[in-house]
Amino acid sequence: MNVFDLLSQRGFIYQLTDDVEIEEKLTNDRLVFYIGIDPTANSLHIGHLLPLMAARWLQQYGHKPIILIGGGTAMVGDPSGKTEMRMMLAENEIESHGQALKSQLNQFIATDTQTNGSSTEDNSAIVLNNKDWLENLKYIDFLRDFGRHFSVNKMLTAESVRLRLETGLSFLEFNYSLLQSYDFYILAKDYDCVLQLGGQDQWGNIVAGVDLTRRVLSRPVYGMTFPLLTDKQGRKFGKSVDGAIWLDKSKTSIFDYYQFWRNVDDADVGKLLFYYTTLPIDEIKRLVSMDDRAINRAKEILAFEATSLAHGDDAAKEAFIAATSQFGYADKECHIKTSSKILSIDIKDDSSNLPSFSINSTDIEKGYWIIKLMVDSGLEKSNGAARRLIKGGGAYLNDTRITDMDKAIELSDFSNGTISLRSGKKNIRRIILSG
RNA sequence: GGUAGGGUUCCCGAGCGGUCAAAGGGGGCAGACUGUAAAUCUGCUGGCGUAGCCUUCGAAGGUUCGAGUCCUUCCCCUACCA
Repeated sequence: MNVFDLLSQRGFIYQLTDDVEIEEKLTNDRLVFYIGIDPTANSLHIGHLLPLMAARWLQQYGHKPIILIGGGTAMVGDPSGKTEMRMMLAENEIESHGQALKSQLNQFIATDTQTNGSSTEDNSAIVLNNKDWLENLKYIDFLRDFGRHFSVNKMLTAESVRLRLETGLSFLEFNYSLLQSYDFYILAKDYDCVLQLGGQDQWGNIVAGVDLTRRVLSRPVYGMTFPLLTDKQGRKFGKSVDGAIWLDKSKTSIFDYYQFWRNVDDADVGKLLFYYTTLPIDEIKRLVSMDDRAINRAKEILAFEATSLAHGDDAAKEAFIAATSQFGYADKECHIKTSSKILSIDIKDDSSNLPSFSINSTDIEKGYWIIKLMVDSGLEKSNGAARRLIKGGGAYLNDTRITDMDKAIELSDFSNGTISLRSGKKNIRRIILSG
């Protein structure tokens, strides 16, 4: 199977600027392509994964990725897909975000940190920052050389712009499309990049870049978009309890990351396996077509595979064991066939990798209020929230519902030096007695 | 620049000078039912060791016993006009 078919069958392809040409080139040539990432935060999140997975496949089939960190464009703010102006970030913030993102990319694609790509013959990814060429743009020169290629009439018809026409769009944001187009032009000119990939909301910007590059360089380049993932409620995929699911384990613990995937909607499992794991297509089809009960195994596999990609096999195994020791197994005897390494996990009960919090015995002697412990361990956000939880019957100490709001933790609550503290079924903290 | 209408809690959106920590909806959390799913029903949804008190309705002042609500100035948004 060629990559084009692979991407297509796995559901990555939403729109193409030229399907025949793109398929032909992806199959027969080795291309340089690019995806852009805006350094709006100091970590990648699940929303970034789709382009990264696509880049991963393309790289595996011999194409060379450029990961473009939008350090320059982040200072402008992309209006696409938003109804309001994006918050602007300080320059130094953007800079440090960019560095953080760069270091996370290795999990998904092979990057070349040595040469910065200038002379590599292989297809390791190059990481660039568009700040390097946008920062010193001369306004007059830019207007004269590139501004003339853009038709305002045409830009106004772009979906992303039309939406914002209702609520208002600043000139600054309106320019985003020009800058992104210019990026494509630079990458095409200096790095032989011929394909830009992006989310469905980037279509307008991508097409603009394709047009610009074709005109200025008289060279054909192409664009491809991915579908916008939403859950059943129509919300953007990857948002959860406290906002985004991050790849940085200090922002989203590996256990929580695993749990995010473990808890997806039944209806989404197949789709997500295609996107976020590298399991063979036939296998995924088989997994989701099995009877109802097997869907939970499919979710375990999804969670394991996705966690493994982001955090490595060992971390994924630990998360799996921690989760199953708490919630049980979907397929303990491994009746369901899979090529996933999930089969190699040595099944045992071990809750030591559940999110934990340490207290020492002197704290307990002084009197450790149960509500305070819920807050300190991160189970609840405030005393009030913890109180409400207890009042509503959703708080558990060692699997027994907590009814006494004033309870203080006692040494006798510990067994083997730990306490389990839960909010509802899924949120758990393991309290460890240290010293 | 002019005129008119706006900025309310995570989001949308209601809000008579006191009965406003602020209707309603969404979202979220929890309970029941389940399969760590969905749907459904129920409760909760600013902070404080919960007593009362504190902070919150674009910003700063003011009027008043009392301001989300009235006045002044400023900032921002939207529409029309220039």
